[in-house]
Amino acid sequence: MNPKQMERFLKTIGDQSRLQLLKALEQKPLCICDLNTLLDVSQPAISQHMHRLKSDEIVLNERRGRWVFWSLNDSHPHYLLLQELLKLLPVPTIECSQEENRCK
Amino acid sequence: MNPKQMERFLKTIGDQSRLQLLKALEQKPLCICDLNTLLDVSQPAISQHMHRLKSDEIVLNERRGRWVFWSLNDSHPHYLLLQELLKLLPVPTIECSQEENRCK
DNA sequence: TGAATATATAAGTCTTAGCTTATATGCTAT
DNA sequence: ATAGCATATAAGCTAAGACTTATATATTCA
Repeated sequence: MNPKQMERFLKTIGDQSRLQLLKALEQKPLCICDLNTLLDVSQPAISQHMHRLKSDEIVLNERRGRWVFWSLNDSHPHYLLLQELLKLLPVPTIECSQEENRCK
Repeated sequence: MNPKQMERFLKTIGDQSRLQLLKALEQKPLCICDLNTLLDVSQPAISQHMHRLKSDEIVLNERRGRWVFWSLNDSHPHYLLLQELLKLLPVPTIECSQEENRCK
C-alpha cells in the first residue's frame, strides 16, 4: 500500500459524520432514512457519505424494495483496523423505524 | 473519544506527506533538513507538517544546537494503531547527512 | 559582531471536501 | 397510470487544507 492509497483510506474514514454512520452500522444494516435520524444533515448528504464509503469498499449496499440497506464490509482489508477505531466511539442513538420490519 | 476528536486525529495522519514523514521517523529521529530530502516540497511545508503532527502530540521535538530533532511520540494513546498503519507503508529513502554526527 | 545555516512564521493561491437546494430516478401500491 | 415515499444526482456555495514565496528568528562560529 502506498502513501497515496493510505491517505485516501484515512480521508474516507476521517470525517466525523462518516465515523458516526459507520459506528451505527456496526450494530446492524440500516437504510438511508434510518441513518438520516442520526445526523443533523440533509438526506443527500447522507447518501453522498455512504457512496464515498462504498467507493472505497468500506460498506456494501443492497436494495430491498424501496429501501437500500447499507452494511459494513467485513471483507475489507482493513476491517479489523476500522473495528479498533470504532470501539473508541460512543454508540449512537438510531431512531430505527419499526414499520414494515425494515430493520431486520 | 468523540467523533470530532477522532476526525481530527485521522485528518492529521491522513495525508500522504505526513505519512511518509512519520514512516521515516519510525527508523530514528530526524531534523527538518533531513526530512526535507524525503519529499519534493519546500522546507516550510515540512515544518508546517511537523507542527501539525506535534499539535496532536503524535511527534515530539527537541532542539540540539542549530537542529531540531523530531521523533515519534511512543506515549501517544494511539501509538500502537499508528504503528499498525505505518507497517503497511514502504520504507522511504532518507538522505541523512553525515556531517556533525547529526543522525545519532 | 556579523555571516552562514536551520527552522519558523506570515500571507497568499489553488484545490478539495462537505454541505446545501432543486430535481431526477426507482420502487410500491392504489 | 399515478401518487407517494426512498434514494440518487446535479449544481453551486463556503471553508479548510496543502502548498508556495518572502521574511523573521535562532544558533553557531569565525
